[in-house]
Amino acid sequence: MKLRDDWKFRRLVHQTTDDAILDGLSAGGVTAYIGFDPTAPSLHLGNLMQICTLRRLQSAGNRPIALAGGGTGLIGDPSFKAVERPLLTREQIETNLVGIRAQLERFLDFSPSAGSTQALLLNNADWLTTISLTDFLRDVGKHFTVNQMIAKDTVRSRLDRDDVGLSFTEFSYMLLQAYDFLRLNLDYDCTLQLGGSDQWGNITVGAELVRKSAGHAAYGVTTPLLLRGDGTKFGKSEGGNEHVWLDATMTSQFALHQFLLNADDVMVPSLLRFFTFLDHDTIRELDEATKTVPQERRAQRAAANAIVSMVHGEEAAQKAERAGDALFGESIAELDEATLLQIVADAPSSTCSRSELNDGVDVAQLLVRCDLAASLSEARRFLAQGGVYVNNVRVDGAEPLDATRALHDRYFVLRRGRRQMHLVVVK
RNA sequence: GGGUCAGUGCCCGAGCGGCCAAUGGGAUCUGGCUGUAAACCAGACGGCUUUGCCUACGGGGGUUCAAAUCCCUCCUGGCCCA
Repeated sequence: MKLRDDWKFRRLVHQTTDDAILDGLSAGGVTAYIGFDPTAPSLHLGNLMQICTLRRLQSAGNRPIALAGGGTGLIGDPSFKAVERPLLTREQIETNLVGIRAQLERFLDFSPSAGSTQALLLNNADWLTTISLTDFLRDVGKHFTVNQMIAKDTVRSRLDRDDVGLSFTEFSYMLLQAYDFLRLNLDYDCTLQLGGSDQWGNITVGAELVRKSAGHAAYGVTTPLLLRGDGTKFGKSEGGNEHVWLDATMTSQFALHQFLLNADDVMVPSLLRFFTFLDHDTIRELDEATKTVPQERRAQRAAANAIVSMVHGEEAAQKAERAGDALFGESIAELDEATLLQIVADAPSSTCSRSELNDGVDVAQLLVRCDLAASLSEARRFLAQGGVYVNNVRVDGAEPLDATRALHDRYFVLRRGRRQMHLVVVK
């Protein structure tokens, strides 16, 4: 299977500067890069698509470069962002890069044995923080007119607003990213930049710089953004705007699995194509299953298992699936202690003393203590609305909790709403 | 630097001396229906010792019995002029 055909099937290509580059990738031997923002100590589900793209490149015989934006992260990309982002400190970025590096190593082959396809992880701080301002303005700035820069969609959307401005710092971002491409081209013979479709403007500026400054061929390819039905970016948890992280301490394995399992039917075909390496026949079968027996959610399960396996390992995927089945299937009161603990292993937990329990514990206060409610008022609201469960049984909070309700004499599984869990252990 | 307009709850956005914890929309949350979906319906959506009280309408100060609403000043942003 040629990369070109595979990507076409997976609908991975949104725009290209020249379709011929797809044949180049199919043949192998191309060096290509994708940038990652080091804004957090972990990559998130949104980044995973680009990581997969790099992996696909590598297995087709190309050399992938993951470029950590340690330098550009000091500036902040304004593309389609409503307001300027707070600038990160160098220390924060350094810390974040450590975590990101470790994660990338799970997906790409960085070992020398990979030969000409050995993946590289570079940090653009290495060159962006050392180039002099005058050199930058002469070598990079000279190639672009402000006229064309302000014509970019990414910038124009901000210029058109009448409540916020666009700082010069942000405005210059696209030139910094362009310089990345030039450096990578000169130092690593990199001829292709990939990214999400929101990066199109930045990518074309970079390719243009390489052509003008170095006189080399340079290409750009963007992948579609995965959007939810409401048009917002996929990859934020249902509980607000939190990212779904790849780091298990930030988003538990169970939570990641549940998130994917709950994906809308309309999203699943894209999930399977963008985020998994399942073969085409399997994906077609799963598409069909979503149409004929949607309630079984085979495609969601396949996607969840494949992705959790890839990120955290197969065992983690199986555990997460079993935990979900038990939790949403049978009554948890009948489960034996070991199984119960396994199910709630990912949920946050806290303790409660035996004497406290003997006095009776107010459920509303307990909710606040367990971070299931932000305030007592909110806790009371949840109780009044029937959104609180103890051991999977709805409670109204009128009666305090006592020892008779404990599972195995010492556990309470506290739940708010559909799936906000907390384990209370009696000590 | 000058002029001018603006800054309201998570976001947008009304209000322009008392009836304002502040209309409306979106987001979010909870419940119902379902497939642990979507859509739809209902309710909630500052805090608390919850028929009441406290803290809030960019910051600080002032006028008034009473201010998100008036005045002064500072900060931040847009536009125009230099």
